[in-house]
Amino acid sequence: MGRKPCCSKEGLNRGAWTAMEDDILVSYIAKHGEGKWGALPKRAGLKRCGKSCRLRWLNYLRPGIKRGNISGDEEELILRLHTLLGNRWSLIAGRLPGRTDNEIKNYWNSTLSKRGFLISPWRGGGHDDGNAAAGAVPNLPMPIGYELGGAGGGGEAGAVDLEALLGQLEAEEDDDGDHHHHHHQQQQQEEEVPSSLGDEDDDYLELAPWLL
DNA sequence: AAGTATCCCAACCGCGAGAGC
DNA sequence: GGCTCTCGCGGTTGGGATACT
Repeated sequence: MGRKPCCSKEGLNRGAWTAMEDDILVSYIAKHGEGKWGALPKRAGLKRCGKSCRLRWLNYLRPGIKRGNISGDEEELILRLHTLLGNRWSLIAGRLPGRTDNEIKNYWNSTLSKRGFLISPWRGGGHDDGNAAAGAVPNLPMPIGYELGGAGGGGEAGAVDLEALLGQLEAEEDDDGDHHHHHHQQQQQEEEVPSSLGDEDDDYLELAPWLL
């Protein structure tokens, strides 16, 4: 895959966004819609790379964004979903109306991880090296006996079918809103954060019963 | 009151996947 | 079928704000 030229281009602004840049971006998207991030900066007259514009929009400017004050319910949900999904912040964010993956990631790294909730062993550490804390998982709320079926050759009875679980989640993402998860959160934005996982979520909780 | 340490959040970077040519 | 480009994700960093000494 061709390495993308990216933002390190001469003459582009970097660092914090100004109010004027925000205005330009918001009004451009209001007029033309999201997408075409690569072409957006030039068309909108912004001296930013497309990636930077996208990030600013998704994490800050998009309507419906909630900022700060993560409630106890939300925190609990984050913990459960992280146990289930590992560091799949975008999926977790998809379950938290108005929250962004970046915010959840920050919240996790700055708050929860300090309380001893480290990275889940399976997807945790992401790809490759899986350096970060792949080993130590002191407070993982998964009881012994719920071993991961895959890889190591554990499997056996009682093992969670993680792949099925993930497939299910991802399928939901798809039909929830033909676009990606960020979009459906506005309509299901009846304000309230689910105090626990909603009905549809029970499906995958069946596959991860220790969360109940 | 001043200096230093720590925390938190916005933004950047690098990579992989998928779409289009 | 292979190559290039765009998009999206997760990890990391920088800097401002706040707390502590």
